[in-house]
Amino acid sequence: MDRKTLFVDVIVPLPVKNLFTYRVPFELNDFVKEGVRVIVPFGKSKLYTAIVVSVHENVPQNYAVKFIENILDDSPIVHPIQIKFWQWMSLYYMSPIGEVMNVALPSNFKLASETKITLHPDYEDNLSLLNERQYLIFEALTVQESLDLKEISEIVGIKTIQPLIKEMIEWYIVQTLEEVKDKFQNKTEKAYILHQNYQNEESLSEILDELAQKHEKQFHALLTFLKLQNDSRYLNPVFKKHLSKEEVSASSLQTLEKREILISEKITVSRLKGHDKETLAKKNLSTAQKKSFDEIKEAFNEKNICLLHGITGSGKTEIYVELIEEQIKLGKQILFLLPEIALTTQLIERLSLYFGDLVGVYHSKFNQNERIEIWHNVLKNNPDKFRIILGARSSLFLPYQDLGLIIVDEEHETSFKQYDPAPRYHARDCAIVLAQLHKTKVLLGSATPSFESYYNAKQGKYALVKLNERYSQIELPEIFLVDLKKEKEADRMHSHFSKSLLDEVEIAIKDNEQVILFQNRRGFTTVWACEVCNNIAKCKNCDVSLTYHKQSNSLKCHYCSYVSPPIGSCSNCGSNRLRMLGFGTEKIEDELRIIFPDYRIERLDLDSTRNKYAYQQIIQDFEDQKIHILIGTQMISKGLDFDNVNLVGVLDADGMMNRPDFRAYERSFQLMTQVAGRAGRRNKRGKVLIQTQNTDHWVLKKVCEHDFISFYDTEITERINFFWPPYFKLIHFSFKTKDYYLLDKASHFFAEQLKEVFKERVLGPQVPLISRINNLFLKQVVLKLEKDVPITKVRQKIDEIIELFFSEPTFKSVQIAIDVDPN
DNA sequence: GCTGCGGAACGG
DNA sequence: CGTTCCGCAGCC
Repeated sequence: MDRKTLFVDVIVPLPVKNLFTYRVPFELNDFVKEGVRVIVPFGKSKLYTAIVVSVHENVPQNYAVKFIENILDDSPIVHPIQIKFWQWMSLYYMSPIGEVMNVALPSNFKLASETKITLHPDYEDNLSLLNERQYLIFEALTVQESLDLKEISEIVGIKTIQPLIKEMIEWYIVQTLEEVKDKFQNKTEKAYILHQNYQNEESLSEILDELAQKHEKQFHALLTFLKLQNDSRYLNPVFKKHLSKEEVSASSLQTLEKREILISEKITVSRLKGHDKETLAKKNLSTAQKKSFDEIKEAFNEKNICLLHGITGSGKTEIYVELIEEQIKLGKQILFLLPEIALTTQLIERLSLYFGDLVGVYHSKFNQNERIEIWHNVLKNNPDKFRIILGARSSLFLPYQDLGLIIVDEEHETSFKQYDPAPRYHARDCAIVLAQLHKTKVLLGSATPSFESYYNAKQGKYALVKLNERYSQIELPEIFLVDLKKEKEADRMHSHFSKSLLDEVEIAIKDNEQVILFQNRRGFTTVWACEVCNNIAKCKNCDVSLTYHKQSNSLKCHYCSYVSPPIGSCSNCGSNRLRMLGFGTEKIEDELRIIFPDYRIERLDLDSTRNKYAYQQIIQDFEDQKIHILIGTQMISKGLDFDNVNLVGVLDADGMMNRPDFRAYERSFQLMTQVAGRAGRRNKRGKVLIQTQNTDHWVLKKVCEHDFISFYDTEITERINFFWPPYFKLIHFSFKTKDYYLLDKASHFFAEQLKEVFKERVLGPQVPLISRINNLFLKQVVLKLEKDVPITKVRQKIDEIIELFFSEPTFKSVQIAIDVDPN
């Protein structure tokens, strides 16, 4: 008997550093494999879903090893490449591998136990012996079979319930159980098949005759059923919903079922909507597109990464489609990454038209069960479905095994960077690593490339392909600057709108065109200010001003959950002369409604689009030309094409450019160029008006000239002179704790330690823009590193410093968040 | 992440 | 002085 004693190293879905080792019970020896999920006991009583990273026979020496409880999968649900990818992410972004696993796996893959309290079966109601709290719990348990710890805590009104429960367990009043539930469930739909007795023509026509005479409704139902069943052997199930469509009532079906003519069954169906089968032939590439396409292909012979710099409206998508098709023919999978916000139906529909069911969509609007279905489809590497994954950053984690190409569209978008929760990863950069692991190619596309990518391209690290011609042959929009100083002097301002802009809006709408007005997030808020002392109402937990929300008539903090009713008097001087101050999209919407009472005006931003489909609806209405003027934040600059928009207005260019961030110009250039790209109809050159106090600003000149390259060349010298990215690499350390004095000491200590190793590359500690969130004070230390420093060595040094830091007992309550390559 | 521990803080 | 709160270490 070779009964081997096997052990597994697993990743637990928690922010803990190491892998953990468990023993495999003999009966499961044949079933453990790398990449399967197992249930393991962890800590005192909890059960978690862990992923097996390796199977071995090395007996752990320093601790008593526990057994795995169960194996959840017959075959691996993650591939070795994925595990390597997770490990790289964990290392590079300095985040525990368990946290990487947490963002990588759809949450319904992760079953965790929940401690439930139930009445002990042997307990006899001996109520007199119970004290008040015990009685409360007992009473609750007679109503509800089981309670979790949180509920109990609420019932008795105290936080520390452990001793209480421990006692009740000892007295055999209650017991605990760890409940592990698989949250994933197949979706089923009701369908009918013919009862065996009627699966032949004779008895079938007999019963039909009978029904035809007396039971018209049932007769109709059965006939419809037979028509839809369409099978000479009577074996096809027919879905109830299809029958209902043909006017078959539920009650007649019920009767047929009762009479054992039909039998109902639940059939597992996919949650994922199929596309209409008909697919469209691809458009032919223009000469310019074809040229770029050929250049990309040639570039891929030498380099793994290619940056496609194509101006707005140049038709990058058609080039992507061509490249995707090539990979499809080779039988490969394709990952098409987009910023979340650009994943509108527009692009999905467009790709689906060409590729039908080969397109799979994966983003945050998908619920957990849908995600698991996509996961399984990718895992199966099914040749007819989901060869092309169109998704937001989380689609990096799907179990590809035969990836042929990764496309990152709008690669400059900052939303590719995840911030909360950790790991703080950048999807574009991760895509490049993932491609390396799969030995495949990456195409980055943008009209306004990030400085990082453009720098790499210029350095020769990436190939660079340009597409300077618009698909429609229509010129890029004409961009005009509106001088707000002059307008003000001439008394031509209507609050935030210049007369010049309003006139253009009026003309456009008279011409039956639509208008987009852009207001950046900065200055988005409406605050409550005191007219006497200029004091602004602030959150009591955070160093942030409260934002007025008209819909709820309340002041809200965007950083914690603090809400306050509108205040009557100034907290500083007591004056009751308060006024609203601000420049939010909500306010702009109101003002514009007053100016143009007859036009339909809508607003697209985070507030108006809280609910899942509101965003979709507004875009649809705008497309259908039910809306005259659309006001929005960055959201409107992403991947939307409207046929009837000719005029775009940028309300406040200065607010964007004056931000205290070394990337402010880069972002401003990108945003303005992207929104400008929304202007212009098929047959008419678009017009863009940018309102500014500073018409001489060099960045605005470059925007007007549509000259990214010269903008880049000027701006990059700043970056080089001041050691900013892309020339240098940044790592942010932020420190958070309740005690300001401790924070100061701790952050200084950390910075000093860093300086010993990294010298003048360390900046800070400095107080960030927002210095307090949720009653925790914040400080920041920045590390600037030469691009070519070996990251593993840096990481090692940082790890040592962190260890040293936390070996100081007083610093233990300080939280450190690390952000590698911050936005 | 959760848990159980020990010491601090709180209240009568 | 008892009870509750809070920070901390360890989890295989």
